[in-house]
Amino acid sequence: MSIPQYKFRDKLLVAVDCIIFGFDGLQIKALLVKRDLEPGKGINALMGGFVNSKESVQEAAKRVLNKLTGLTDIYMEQLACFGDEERDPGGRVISIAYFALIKIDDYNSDLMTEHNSRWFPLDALPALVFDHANMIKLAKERLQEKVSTHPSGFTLLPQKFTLQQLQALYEAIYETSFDKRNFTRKMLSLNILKKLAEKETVSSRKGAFLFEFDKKKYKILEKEGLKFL
Amino acid sequence: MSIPQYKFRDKLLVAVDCIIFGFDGLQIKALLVKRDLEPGKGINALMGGFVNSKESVQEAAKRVLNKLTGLTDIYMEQLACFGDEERDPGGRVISIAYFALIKIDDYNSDLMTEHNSRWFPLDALPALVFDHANMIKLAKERLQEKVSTHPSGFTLLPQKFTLQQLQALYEAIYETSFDKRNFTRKMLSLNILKKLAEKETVSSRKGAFLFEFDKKKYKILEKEGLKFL
DNA sequence: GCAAAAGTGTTTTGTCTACACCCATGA
DNA sequence: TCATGGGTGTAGACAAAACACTTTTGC
Repeated sequence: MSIPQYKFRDKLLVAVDCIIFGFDGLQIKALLVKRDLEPGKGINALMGGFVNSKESVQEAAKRVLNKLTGLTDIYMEQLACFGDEERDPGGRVISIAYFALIKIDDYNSDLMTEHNSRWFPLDALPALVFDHANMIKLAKERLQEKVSTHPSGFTLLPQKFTLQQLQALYEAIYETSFDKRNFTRKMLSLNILKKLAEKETVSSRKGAFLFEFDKKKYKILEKEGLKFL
Repeated sequence: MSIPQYKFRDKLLVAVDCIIFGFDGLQIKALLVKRDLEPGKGINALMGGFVNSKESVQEAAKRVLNKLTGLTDIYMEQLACFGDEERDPGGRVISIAYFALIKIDDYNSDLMTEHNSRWFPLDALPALVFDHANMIKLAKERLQEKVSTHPSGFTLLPQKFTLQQLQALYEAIYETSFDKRNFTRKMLSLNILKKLAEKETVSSRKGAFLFEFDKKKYKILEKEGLKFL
């Protein structure tokens, strides 16, 4: 089939940029790299790359994420398209931003030196190229919305976690603090946490029970629409 | 400044597609056109167009919307990027979908004949080209989320409206029905409606008071975060 | 006078908030 | 025995849900 109708249309460079969030137990952090090409070479930036014509935009995002983290099966979600004409002084490039949540421990220091990457707390971000600061800002807002109705936050925690770790996570995301009793009650009442027999004994003498996210229970409850906080 | 680093990257066709919603008093409807170029010529489709290299993606969406409706200042919001490799059999085209809300009466029949366009209720959509049905599905979900925390829904109503029209709108969006007393109380308690002296007397003998959305009051309350339904 | 839509209150239920003490343990 | 974080219950405020009758008016 001939497609003369598309022939004389402008083609644009299409990039993906990934906002990768991690949680260290206290703060939400974003993973940034030193940009390795002009313009803006050496400046802090989100990990990104161009979309090839032989892959979907989503595949490109996965590829970029995998390259940086070595991980497959990353929790990832499309954020938005950033399409201002002048956003990249190097040329007309539109960028599809994705945000991803990973366990900070999955990301080891070999990878950090290899990619010249670093975790930055959200309240102490360095100067960033182009519109990447806006991307992170939007991603942070989206993260807040997301975890209020979805269990995505668990992706930021280790498999087994204590209630206090979970609370610290939500407090970091919302930049606020919650009453421990109310928080515990709310989370347990959702019926999506499996209490384990094990205790975590590093951070306290008494030891705190570990929990796991119960995916099966969640799947059943999902359609009704849970409200986390 | 030279930018050798971007030189050998693939460039893609970038399109925008607009999901335009209207409300006729009973149903939410989407405005569709007969596609006027191959592939898929003559099939129902969202109004769309290609992004030129000299305009932002958002400007392209506005341009497309304006071309179809003649309106400027349309309520419009980016939905998502649809980037599958094979989504358009005519070539590698990624599309940024926007959704827009307009007053159905602003869209007159001259425009409909000119663009070969028609309103379709969401539960009776015709076959659509490419992934446009997915776009509409996603837009519908986004509309529901949006009107639950934002007064965007008012853009679908005439300037002056009755409480029953407002309720009918929310019922159409959520595909459910609400108790009239609870609905009225809730809406009035938000303090963003201005009750007018006028009555609407077409649809009932008694006549129902007309209301207006009070933008000023809303702006003040906005930051606290309203919850509509 | 009757049909048709407008308008209006109360009770019950559940959810959110605020708040403080005892427990278990290792050092 | 003491310092540290773990774990738990209750009362009051508020919001949501359920529920039905009277009013106005044009015909």
